Amino acid sequence: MEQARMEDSFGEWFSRVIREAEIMDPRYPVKGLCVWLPYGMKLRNLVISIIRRLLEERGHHEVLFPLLIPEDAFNREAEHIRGFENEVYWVTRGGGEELDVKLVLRPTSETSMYPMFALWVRSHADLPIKVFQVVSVFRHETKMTKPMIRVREVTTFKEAHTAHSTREEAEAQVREAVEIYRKFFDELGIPYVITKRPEWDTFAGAEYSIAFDTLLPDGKTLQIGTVHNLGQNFSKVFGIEFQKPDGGHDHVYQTCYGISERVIAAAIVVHGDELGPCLPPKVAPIQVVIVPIVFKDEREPTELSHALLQELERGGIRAHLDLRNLRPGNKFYYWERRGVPIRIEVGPKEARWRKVTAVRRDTRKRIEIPIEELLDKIKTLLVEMEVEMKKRAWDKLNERVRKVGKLDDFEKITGGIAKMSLCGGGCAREAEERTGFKILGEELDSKPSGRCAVCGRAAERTVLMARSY
RNA sequence: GGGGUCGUGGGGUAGCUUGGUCUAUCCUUCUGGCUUCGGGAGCCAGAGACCUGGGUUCAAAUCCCGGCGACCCCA
Repeated sequence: MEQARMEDSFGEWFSRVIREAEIMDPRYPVKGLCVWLPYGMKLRNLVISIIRRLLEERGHHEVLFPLLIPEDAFNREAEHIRGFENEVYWVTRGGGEELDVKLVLRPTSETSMYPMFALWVRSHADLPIKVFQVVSVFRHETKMTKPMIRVREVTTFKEAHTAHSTREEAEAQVREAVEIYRKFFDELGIPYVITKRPEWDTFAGAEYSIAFDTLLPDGKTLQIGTVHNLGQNFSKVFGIEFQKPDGGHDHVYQTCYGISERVIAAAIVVHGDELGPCLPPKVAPIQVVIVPIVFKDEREPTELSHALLQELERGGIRAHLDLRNLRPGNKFYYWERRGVPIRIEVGPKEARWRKVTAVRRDTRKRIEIPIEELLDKIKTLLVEMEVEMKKRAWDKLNERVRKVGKLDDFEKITGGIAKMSLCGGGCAREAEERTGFKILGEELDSKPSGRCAVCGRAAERTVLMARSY
């Protein structure tokens, strides 16, 4: 029942929530650009710290490349230009002077990084290169923009780039990237499907692309991560060459993969309810908020609250004590709208009985915790919430992935993800035309079985279809 | 890419059709004070708006055109 309104008007829900939760202010006077507010920035930084840790654990090193790319570097890879030329911003003037070499604001950093790779790589011993950066990228989107979901400045692009001495190694890197991204989304409890994108939807300049999509309440999918095998397409045009142990030369084999702030949108949305977000405990800027309930002259609740705050902070919990002169009910709503996972109420009763009342944001269940057990119980509760939130989000997604045996059965599905078998022929286009859904891609590692949902011949692939953002 | 709707205090709105007491409505928010505090308290006082540029007109929030911005539908 609560979900209904979220499903009907997801766009409205989302912009209301990010504003009320003080995550972003979308009113910046340039289309497609938004302001990260302090609370949102903390959330963003916590999310970044997870992916940073995961990448570094697997031997990636953080770097920072310039925002501006010279025209000739940008124009070197033909497919890549074709993919981006219609949406890049140009810097053509410095002060009053026209620039001799026009510059683009990076829409992604291949053409910024790879000329440098060419300088860095001499021998096979210089490989592999595994670097990443977290930066803004700019794309002049012509379609309707939406905070965090379709923007002209992607402010939190976490892009990794690798170079290897063999095709096999690059292939293995693609697999490693997929595993890293799985872990990343798992830590945030965001459910996903993984597909190999069809050729028309492959990254500009890549041999193939693998993508993660999640499902939003309105039934449309949202691409939240991509992994690309670039083969030697870029290394050949940028001259990234190395000497092999046997003395011969070869161009490097490359991969790149990236995740934008859409992952933050997903974290807000997939765990949200009518009131707003329930932030995953791992990234919630405030994990526990303490609300003292103070009657006239009583001082115990406030004093006890201070002591509890200290204990939680010492235990590594991100806690906050709300001492504002507002009534408790008002504070409850305030923190629920900000997605704080746990609220602790400390009133005269708690002070007297040496226990506190904890309330979960996701289920709104009340739990009594003896004060001496507080830290342990809160830690356990945060982990429990994380596990349950993840499970609920996955259940919600799985409910909306439906197997379609024959295309004629399709009419029943209004949103979500359709899974069907197809032959190797041209039935994909017919499936798209008759359903209005687009093919996300072939399910990763799926083994085709049964018959083509369109023509009935033996199936050669399993595809996922959906309406997408 | 094609089509449509719409811009009024920080947020949400009334007014626009038929231009004129609009000195712009209501709710919320915010500020100061009193009083309160177990799910958005109450009272008093106060703050705050016609997106932008041009045009029509004696007169524009209201009508016309451009720009910027927001939202929706279709491909």
